[in-house]
Amino acid sequence: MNNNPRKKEIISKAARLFKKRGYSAVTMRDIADSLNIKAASLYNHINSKQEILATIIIEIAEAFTSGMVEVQTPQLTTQEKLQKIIELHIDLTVKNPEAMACLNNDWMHLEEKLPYFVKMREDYEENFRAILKKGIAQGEIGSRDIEIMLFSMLSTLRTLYIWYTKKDGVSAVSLKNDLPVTLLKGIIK
Amino acid sequence: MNNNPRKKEIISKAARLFKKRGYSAVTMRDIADSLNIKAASLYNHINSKQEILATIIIEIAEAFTSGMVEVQTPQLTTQEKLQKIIELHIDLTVKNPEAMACLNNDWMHLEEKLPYFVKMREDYEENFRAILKKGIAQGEIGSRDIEIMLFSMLSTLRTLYIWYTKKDGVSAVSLKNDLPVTLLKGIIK
DNA sequence: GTCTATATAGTGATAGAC
DNA sequence: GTCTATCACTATATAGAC
Repeated sequence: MNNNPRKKEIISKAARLFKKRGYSAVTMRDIADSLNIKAASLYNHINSKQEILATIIIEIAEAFTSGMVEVQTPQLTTQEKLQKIIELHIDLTVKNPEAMACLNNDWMHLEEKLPYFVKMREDYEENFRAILKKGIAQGEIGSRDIEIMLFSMLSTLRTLYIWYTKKDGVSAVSLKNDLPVTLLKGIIK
Repeated sequence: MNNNPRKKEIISKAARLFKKRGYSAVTMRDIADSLNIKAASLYNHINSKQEILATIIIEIAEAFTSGMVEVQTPQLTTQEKLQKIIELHIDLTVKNPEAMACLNNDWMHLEEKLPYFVKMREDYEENFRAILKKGIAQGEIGSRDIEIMLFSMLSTLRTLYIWYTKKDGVSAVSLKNDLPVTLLKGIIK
């Protein structure tokens, strides 16, 4: 989509700052400082602060959208589908935890791209919900409140980036090993 | 602690705005507008924007700290302690979802009170961790990665406010009924 | 307790030299 | 591609009238 290397660098540095302090608290001067240039120079590569945010969020949101398409392979059991969703979140978080943070915390500051983003997020949740619903109908998963199961899984998966990037945080390997069983089978023996 | 009714009103309106757009994106004019007064008038009741944020966050953080003390009753089993932690989060979220949002999203914008807050949060997590560790040692809970169990539960509990305040969101009653079993026993039958 | 007016500093973004 | 200089606007906060 975009192979301008300087632009990529700007977006990458900006994402790190957005993750730490949030979009609104980061200034164009902060972003420029992190690249050792002046704020005005940024505008040779990007059009606006808003464009930086939209680029970060929309790219990873689209990765989730296409990931969900593959999850919905009809041959899979509910448990396999849920396993694949967990892996999708782990993979995208490990690949770009800064973008995950922006996706989670700064999506409401999107302007032009906001409706497009909100539609993708709603569709993602609706597909997730349908998988859980089918799982209950087929007796694979417990018949408890679907919304609670949905938000419980999604809350954990969406904030993975916090724990993955912590010092002494969890590794990608232990996540792949222990997160699915923790979410699917619970904590109590 | 503070029974000035106008000050409480300002803090309450500010919390609603902070929840929606975040501390940095909300201006003193926005807060004043929501009270139908001018920004300058706010300073007759509060000293600074920062004081508003600190008041919101520290009050609910202290509620979690004292809640955790009661959870640690030695007579309780691990499962009972975890049940009590879940109830604590549900109760405080239902009581003040706006403050929960600020606690989660805007704590890094605290200035003078930041070290005090961080200490409380670290102690809370450490106490939670100790409960899980003891549960594993006593064979009550599965011997998987403690950090993953900890962050899985905490992520869900800390973002409860999102789902509780959604239209068609989950009610306090279904949360108390189905959230503990979902977190402790998992989703798959 | 709220207002108008204002101080002071910072914001995103542009123009044009090098 | 980066710079200096600057614009137009907005931020938090204060002073003092009513």
